[in-house]
Amino acid sequence: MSAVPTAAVPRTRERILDVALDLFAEEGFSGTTITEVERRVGLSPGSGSFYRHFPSKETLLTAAVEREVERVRAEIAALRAATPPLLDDPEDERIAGLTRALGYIRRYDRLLRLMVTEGDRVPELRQAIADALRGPRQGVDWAEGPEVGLALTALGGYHLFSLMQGRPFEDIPEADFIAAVARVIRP
Amino acid sequence: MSAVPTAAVPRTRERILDVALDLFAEEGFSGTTITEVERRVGLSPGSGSFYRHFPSKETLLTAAVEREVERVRAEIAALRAATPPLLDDPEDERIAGLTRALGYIRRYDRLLRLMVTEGDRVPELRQAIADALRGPRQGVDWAEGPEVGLALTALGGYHLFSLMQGRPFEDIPEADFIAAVARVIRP
DNA sequence: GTCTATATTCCGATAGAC
DNA sequence: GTCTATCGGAATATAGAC
Repeated sequence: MSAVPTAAVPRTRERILDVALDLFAEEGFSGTTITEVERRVGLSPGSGSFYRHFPSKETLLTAAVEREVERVRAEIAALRAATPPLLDDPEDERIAGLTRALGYIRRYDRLLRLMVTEGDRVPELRQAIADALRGPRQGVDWAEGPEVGLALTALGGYHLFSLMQGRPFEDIPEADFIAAVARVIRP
Repeated sequence: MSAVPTAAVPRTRERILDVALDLFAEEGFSGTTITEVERRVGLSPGSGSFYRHFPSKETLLTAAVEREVERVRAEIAALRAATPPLLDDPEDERIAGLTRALGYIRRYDRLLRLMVTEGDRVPELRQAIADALRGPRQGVDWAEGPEVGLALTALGGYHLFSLMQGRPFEDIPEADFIAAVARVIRP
């Protein structure tokens, strides 16, 4: 084994993956240019320096998505492990759970956007992300009752409609919406 | 006035708008090429024949969205006018209403996708679509109760998650999901 | 591992004949 | 209103020096 160099500066490859995920999510695959990736990373724009790290733009998309899927899984798993103790009031507990769930959905935001924009073009991508979303929880368990599925779709719709309009859905504050979900949907 | 020619064959300009909306929704703005538009319309691909009908690609996007907004508004207004009479059972009536609402959301599908992909880039576009979505109904009226807002977000989340995964959300049949919403959300 | 330089292809848009 | 032909620019990707 060689001595661990442990670069203090983030490796170029990692920085490429960082900016690539942002760009793909915001501009789409065809709207993202390798030149812009190089510029944001600090490489000379228009030079092919990117290609010393990845063989093609398609490969970059796959790698960026795979890394992000793993990151989000790990983050959410850590958050679940550190979940605060149950609250006394059951409705307060439901509100806390829904607030955490909305946070998870927000954390998935860039992957959700990529599923909309590139889902058709890269089916394997869609499958990888879909599996990852199903992974960390034990499934929605629709058969055991619709509460979890309804809460998830309501929060997802609230998030995605807000994303589309560029402001909170119908200007409803997050806390108000969550409180309404907690009030209506009871196990 | 001249005699009405009333072309039996759809006018080229209209066919361009048809295929452009599909392409923009599926491939995004930058993923859509004028050459492909020309090919699908029946014009010589790569020729600039498209530019005899529109001055630029940007103009095409705006025109396609505006026409679709008007079309969807008119269609949904007509559907509302032809809404069948109230059913005797209130839960059956709620199910019928939710089924119609999901149909409206599906009809908006291409515009919803465009709001996700091009909302940031063309703010005026987002505003136009958002206004149109708010127009046909009297607003969600969150202050008057959360039922409508919750039903809309739940149906929207169900639709959009299904869109992302390429199959019904959690493989829950549409009728089952709607029945669950109707059961849980009561005015 | 980054640079300059470039090959090649593709795209948006224009000019002019018919 | 559609065609052929083409301009100018941008994008992916490669070659080779340092």
